Amino acid sequence: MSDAKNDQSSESRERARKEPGDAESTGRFAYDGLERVIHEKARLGILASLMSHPEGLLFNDLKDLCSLTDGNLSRHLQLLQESALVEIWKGMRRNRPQTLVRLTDAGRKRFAEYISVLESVVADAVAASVAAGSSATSRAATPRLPLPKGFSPA
Amino acid sequence: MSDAKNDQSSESRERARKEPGDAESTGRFAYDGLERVIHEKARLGILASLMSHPEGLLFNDLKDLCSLTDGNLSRHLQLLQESALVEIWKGMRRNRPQTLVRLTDAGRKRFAEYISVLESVVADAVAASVAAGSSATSRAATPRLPLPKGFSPA
DNA sequence: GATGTTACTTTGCTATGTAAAGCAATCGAG
DNA sequence: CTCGATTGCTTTACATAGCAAAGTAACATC
Repeated sequence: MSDAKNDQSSESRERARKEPGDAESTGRFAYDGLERVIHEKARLGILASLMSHPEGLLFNDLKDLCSLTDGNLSRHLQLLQESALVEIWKGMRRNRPQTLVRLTDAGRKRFAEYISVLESVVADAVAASVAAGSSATSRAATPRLPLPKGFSPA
Repeated sequence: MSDAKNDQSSESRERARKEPGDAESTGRFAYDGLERVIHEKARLGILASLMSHPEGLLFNDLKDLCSLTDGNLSRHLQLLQESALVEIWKGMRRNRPQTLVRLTDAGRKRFAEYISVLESVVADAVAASVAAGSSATSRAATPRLPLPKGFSPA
């Protein structure tokens, strides 16, 4: 990965292609912390449900809470288990098989980390909304922004 | 499929399989509002970037901000455009093609709605964490919860 | 005019979410 | 005791979709 700064020597000949003091830090909106395993509607719901039910949830309750189909839930649980986010226990209640799902400690932790990234996403969005709403900023009072000249539709 | 309520008569004999006053409302954690088009790491980043830059962003700036590859960004922009979330303008700057991307008004709106759902996800998670931390609740002080008897590992 | 750079687009592979079908155990009716 | 229905999941199959790598086009440079 070496020193990215040095590449500038061969590039910043006659045009500073990126104002040095620019607030646009690279990767600012990459949201690296959004783990694929967690960042998925269904799984997000499952994990949230389990957070609210530390004692665990039965397959069917989970299914209802997240409005998932059987197969769907089954699949996602597999994945979550393989990722060590949940633990799955099999038992019998009223002569029927019953599956109990619980967050692992690691799962709780990783979910918490994920959520903290989500919070920053929300914070970014809110900040942007506020900025857009204020008067002196770029968007100002104009309902539609004029385009930089020389641009035409897609 | 008839009347689901009536099925209860044949079921709620000796076990109310779902306490009527139960807080577990069906679909509580379904998070329906998490639009597929928006709920995607890369696209989420793109939209967040654009929220913070109402005047629009150039292809390459967007690429850097979101740490995406060219192809990747191109593909996502297509999708976002097809969903009418962004508008894309082609132009020439310094004898090079330049693509400017901006949120549409609809895009801004739908993103805001999405974000409000995200906020509720975060709220749920925080609420759960708080509940778990308190003393009198189910998790209490035990580091590991005992399993309901009759359950064995996956 | 050949090589390189910038700025994207297109293509192809792979992974994944989702619906539909499958399976095993039990229950209830006749 | 056999038959069909129900419960509680699992497995399979497919269509989407993300992602990387290759491709294209316009200019710039040597």
